Amino acid sequence: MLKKKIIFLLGPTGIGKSAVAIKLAKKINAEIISCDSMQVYRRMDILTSQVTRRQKRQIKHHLVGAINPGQEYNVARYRRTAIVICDKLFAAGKIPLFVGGSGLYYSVIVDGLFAAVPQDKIIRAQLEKQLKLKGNTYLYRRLAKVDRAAAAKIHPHDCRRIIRALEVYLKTGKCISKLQKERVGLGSHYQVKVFGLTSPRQSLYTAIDRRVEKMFTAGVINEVKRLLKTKLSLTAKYAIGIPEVKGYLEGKYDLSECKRLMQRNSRHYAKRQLTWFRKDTRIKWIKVRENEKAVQIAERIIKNFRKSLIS
RNA sequence: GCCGAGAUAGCUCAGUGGUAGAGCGCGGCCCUGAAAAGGCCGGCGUGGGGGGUCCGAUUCCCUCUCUCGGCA
Repeated sequence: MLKKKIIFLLGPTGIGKSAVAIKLAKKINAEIISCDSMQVYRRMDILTSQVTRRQKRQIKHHLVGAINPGQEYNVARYRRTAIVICDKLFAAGKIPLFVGGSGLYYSVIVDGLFAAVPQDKIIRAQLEKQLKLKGNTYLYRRLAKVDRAAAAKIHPHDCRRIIRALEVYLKTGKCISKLQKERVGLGSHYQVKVFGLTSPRQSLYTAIDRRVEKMFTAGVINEVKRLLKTKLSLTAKYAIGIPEVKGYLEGKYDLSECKRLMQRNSRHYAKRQLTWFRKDTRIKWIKVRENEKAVQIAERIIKNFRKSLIS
């Protein structure tokens, strides 16, 4: 029996994935599963450029605006729910079309996640405390003693990863560096097709700047004001735009500086996304042309990859 | 036209008689339970043009061009 097919449409922020995805989904009988760590959150429509209600009516979107911004969300949760949705779609005879720009979320679906070692609040809190009191070098040395391989891979300044590695070790007595080798993803069970949208850096940046500009006329400031009144999850509160607007609201700088920061940080983010995707040889790149419409791009994808999409 | 200040990295500017730095921007990279997060690396640039002094000038002198401010 033929392996079931899942399709990914990846690319940097602001390149126009969402619109292309809708056109593509219509043509190949697919439903869209978001592959975006921030679009899962509700009440962040403007901030994360979520698809509109109208667009959602055209094609079913999963994991967009699905949970409250106060709830913690992470790769593991994403993987679990996304796989369930995937199976439902298969049962309904539909193709899952993953769309987004979160490289790790993509990788966690296709390449897998290592054996379940969830976060541990108590251990975390202890490690965070040690970090504050004794500094990163102390934690790094501690890690080097128990898991040399992990320490060799992690930079001494990268506290986030040092803490996670230690957390895994303290909880299980096993090295994260060993566990990481045991990941199994969907890539082996399913037929995975990956497409990536690209465009020249300069036009991407112009598009990003423009998108941020539009956020302001659409009312990001108010959206963020509303969000800041509630408790935000660790992930959600670092969505590009929230810290920047917060600084503005606190009077640290004016509106134009706030906008400038959001544009710059979005550009930096796009750059990091490109770095992540670049090395992935599974991705078939689609060069988006200047002023090319979403339908045209979708049609081009179908025309050039008919076999892998339909068969 | 005269007087003054300046012309150094994409931008803003610092500094030095022995061929230059910073911030921002930008580029490259890492990434397995916060990932729109977090971390690492990257600066040879006709020192505005020409001439002079000097062993040696980006640094001193002259001159030209341009920019800014003031006076007419």
